[in-house]
Amino acid sequence: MLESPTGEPRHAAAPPTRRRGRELQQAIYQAVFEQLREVGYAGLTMDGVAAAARTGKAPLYRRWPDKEALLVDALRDRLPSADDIPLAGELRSDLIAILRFLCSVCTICADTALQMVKQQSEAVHAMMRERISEPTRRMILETLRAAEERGDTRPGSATALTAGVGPAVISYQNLTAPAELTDEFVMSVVDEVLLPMLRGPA
Amino acid sequence: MLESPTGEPRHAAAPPTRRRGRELQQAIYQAVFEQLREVGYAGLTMDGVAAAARTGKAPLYRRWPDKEALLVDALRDRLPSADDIPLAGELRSDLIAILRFLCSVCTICADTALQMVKQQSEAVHAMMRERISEPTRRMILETLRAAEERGDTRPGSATALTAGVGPAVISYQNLTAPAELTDEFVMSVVDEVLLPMLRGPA
DNA sequence: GATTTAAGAGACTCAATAGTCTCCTAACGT
DNA sequence: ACGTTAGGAGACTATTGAGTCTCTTAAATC
Repeated sequence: MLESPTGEPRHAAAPPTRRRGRELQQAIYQAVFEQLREVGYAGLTMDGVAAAARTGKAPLYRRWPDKEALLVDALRDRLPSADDIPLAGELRSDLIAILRFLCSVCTICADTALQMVKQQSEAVHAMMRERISEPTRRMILETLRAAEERGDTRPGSATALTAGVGPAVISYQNLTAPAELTDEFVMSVVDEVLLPMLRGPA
Repeated sequence: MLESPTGEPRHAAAPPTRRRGRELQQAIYQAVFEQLREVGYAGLTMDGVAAAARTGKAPLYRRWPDKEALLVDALRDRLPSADDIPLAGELRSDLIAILRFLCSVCTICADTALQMVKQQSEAVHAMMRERISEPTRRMILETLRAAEERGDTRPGSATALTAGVGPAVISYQNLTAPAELTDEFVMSVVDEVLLPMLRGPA
């Protein structure tokens, strides 16, 4: 080594700071997403994550038993919660709120080449189902039922099938053209697809 | 070796038949799908395919430059063609026909843990888009336009957005509950989602 | 300050697998 | 029948990456 007349044996670049606990954990999560974005799920390696987080593999394996567990925790940490969706009890605005939430989830996923993950890993998929899919489905169905009772929509319009249409269109858009997953898109889904469907002739 | 007093040096099981050309190619394609079903895309190996096809790796690499190329060809060989969809020029029955086609594609995919593939491999994804997604989207949009001109549906109902709803619902179902991707499901999508949407109030 | 905990770095082992190559011979064409 | 082509089997190489382990030392605790 050429530099550092002081007593630093290795690489001079790293400042002599050493992260611990929660701070390190967050850096690791961030590194996971960085890697996912750069090399995709197929290319995700523990060495890569460790390097991106500027740490070693030991701290990774001290926290998580394997790659999949790390991934699930990283995702869980970053995803928004369906509980935070602000519902007003009014059909149109509630539909918009729920679909917006799904968009934000999709955006995080698209950001990080993450659809792959959902398919690849059963553990990740289960977590997504529990935290995202099921709660939103339930909420939408309740919204539709309330609207139907109020007479806002045609009788018989609130079904599991119609409740799934919004999420279906959003996730399909996410798969085929993630760039156009905008708020205007959400609006037109509600106004041109969902409301006509719910009010149109049976 | 204990058996075969005749001059068979190795394994006695294989009959002395040796496939060639097209016959062998089909056996290989079948082996690919067998493997996909058994071990999934992540677990797909050339050795595995060769073994399942009861052949060696040389014939594989003589035909395809790498794993991805083999996969794309196997898929292309098995997928139905959008050109074969029988259209009658009538809204409801045409929608049903197109969605049925998508279902058959989805079923083949679900059969073989193949959604993964679409995500994983850009080449496969491009092929699916060209052969499946684009043609069906185009056909649906034309069907909707014709119906609108005929006055079968409300003015302004035939858009890229509404044309995407059917495929969206089908592929979403395929992702979340592939077992329920039945013909009854197709019917209810058309009757409870698409027709109300196309005829309901703007 | 002394003690304890765990971070940073990376060497190491072990298994899997892509792709190449070789050998032998069955099937096909003439 | 003979010669040519390509199939079946599998050895071999080289790479990659998961998970383990060790060593040193920074940070937290008391």
